[in-house]
Amino acid sequence: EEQDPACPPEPCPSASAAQTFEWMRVKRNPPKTGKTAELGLLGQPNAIRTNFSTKQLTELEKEFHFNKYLTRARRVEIAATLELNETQVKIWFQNRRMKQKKREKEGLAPAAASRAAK
Amino acid sequence: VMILRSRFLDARRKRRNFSKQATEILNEYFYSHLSNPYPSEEAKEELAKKCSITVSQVSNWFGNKRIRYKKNIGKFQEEANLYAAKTAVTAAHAVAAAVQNNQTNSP
DNA sequence: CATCTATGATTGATCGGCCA
DNA sequence: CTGGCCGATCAATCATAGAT
Repeated sequence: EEQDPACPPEPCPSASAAQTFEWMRVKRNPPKTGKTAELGLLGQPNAIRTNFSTKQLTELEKEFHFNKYLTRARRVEIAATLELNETQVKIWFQNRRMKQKKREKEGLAPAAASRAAK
Repeated sequence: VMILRSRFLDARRKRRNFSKQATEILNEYFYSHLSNPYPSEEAKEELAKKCSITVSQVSNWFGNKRIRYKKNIGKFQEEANLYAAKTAVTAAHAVAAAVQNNQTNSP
């Protein structure tokens, strides 16, 4: 029907040997941010996903409604107030913007039987 | 944990499993593109239409599928074989049809 | 009915590409 | 060359639907 322009289906009819493709080996580097709890062990690659507290999220959300984008000054201020890295605040806003964009897009065409584009 | 956090924000998680046929379509695509199961935006839109779900749901499905598949390839072996065979049959039919068509109107 | 597993959704953070 | 943003994805986790 609608095959990718340059990507034919798996040309491996013989048996079904589930090979190990590159995407299956992809590994993400552990987060550089976050707290290691300073357990004496320095340089420990803390691969822990920070859990933001309700208070932190509430503040971030409030700030987001004020400004979708942060200025360096505002970022520093918020990071200090919420005890987060500037990077974490920056990333939170980035993710928040994407989240909003996604919501807008989905909230504008749930019911669309548009058969006009064919 | 105990802090029954945001039953408000989590309320939307009243998910419903996708229909049997939707899962069928998604798995067919996944296993027929096992070397690179990353559908383009256009492909996602088409899959979404065929499955009667949103593009985001298609993205979620592939994201979960890829991670869970590579986390335990063995667990999906049976499923992989099943769909591999299915697409093989489909491909065979397509080829047969093509041959027919080619003979019918050969230049 | 309790318990274990399958699965859709959420989200902090990473990766590669783009640009001022 | 540098840093922020975008878009896509990862990876771990949440909460529920379904199987046992």
